Amino acid sequence: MRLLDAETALADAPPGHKDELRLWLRLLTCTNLIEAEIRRRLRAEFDTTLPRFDLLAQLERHPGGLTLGEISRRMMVSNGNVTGLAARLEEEGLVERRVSATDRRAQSLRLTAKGRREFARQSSAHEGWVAELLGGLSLPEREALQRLLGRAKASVRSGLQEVGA
Amino acid sequence: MRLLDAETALADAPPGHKDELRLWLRLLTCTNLIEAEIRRRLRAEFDTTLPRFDLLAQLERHPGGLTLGEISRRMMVSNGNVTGLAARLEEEGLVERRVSATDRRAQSLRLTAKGRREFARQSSAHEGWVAELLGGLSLPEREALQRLLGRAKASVRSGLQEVGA
DNA sequence: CCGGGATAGTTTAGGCTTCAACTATTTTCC
DNA sequence: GGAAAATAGTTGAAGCCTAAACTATCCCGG
Repeated sequence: MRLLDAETALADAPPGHKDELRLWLRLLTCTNLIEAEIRRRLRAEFDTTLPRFDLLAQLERHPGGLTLGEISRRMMVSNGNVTGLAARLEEEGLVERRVSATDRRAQSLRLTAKGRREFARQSSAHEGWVAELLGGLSLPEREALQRLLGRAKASVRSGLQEVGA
Repeated sequence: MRLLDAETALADAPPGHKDELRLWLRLLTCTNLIEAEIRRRLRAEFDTTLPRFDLLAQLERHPGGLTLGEISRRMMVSNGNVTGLAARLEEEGLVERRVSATDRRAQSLRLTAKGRREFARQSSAHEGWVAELLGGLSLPEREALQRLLGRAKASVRSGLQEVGA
């Protein structure tokens, strides 16, 4: 009986969502702080951008090449976005495109030798930056955070499902 | 949004990646998932964008008005960015500008009545969305996450200091 | 074989964002 | 008072990003 009352009371209570909102704002602040710093350093030290770096990272993980469509899905950005990004990277000589032998609509992208060299430098610096920025957390803290963020991710995904994407 | 898939891909990657990197990728994934959904809903339900919403939120918190420079600092974006944002919001009749009486360089922005009405609608929906998306976490989980993100923020800030901002 | 639907990619219009150069004004300080 | 430095804001060039319309190609069923 008590429990039922508590539940009812909770349902009737004014929407006290401030708590979740504060959590979201802190999550956002934290991510933006790190992301802005990484963008800044990519620019300052390698004269490149995060999207370019991300695209190269995809290709690095798939030495056999990826089609623009696959890249677009993996990076979760629009098709047209990848078109432009690929064009700039190609112009810089970091990637090369080859029309598919079996499907004349498709073309696959892969790193050039220069692209591989360049990404290797960037990637190793990037890893160091992240380690440096998050290095103030102890190992147990990092583990706990990793776990809780996993829980948050699951919560969000189930929130998206409900709406029936 | 960008590195969403990177976290998954990291599982396949050869070992030697620091766990800080994995933590960063999960943080990014989590934030981008939520942010993308909020942008989507702002667009679908209110035909607006996150930056516009954020600017209105700043003005809502400061009924006396804010100068463009103050807004730029609070939103942590460039001056020129705010110029354009403010111009669009003014054109939509949501904000109004007034040149400062004491400093002819400065102008302060404040919400119009329409802006206040509009933001009230958006804000209340927004709060509900966030609560819905993060609702899968228990209260203790949310508290722990809030605390750990605070620690992460502190770690990042001290990382920035070192470089001598 | 052929018509229609699906798929790969490009283009376009428009918004967001930065940096750097610029104008206008205020403040500092000699 | 007046020159120099600081500050408020705008502008322009360039990149990032999306949605929607478009072209080209492929594939499937009749």
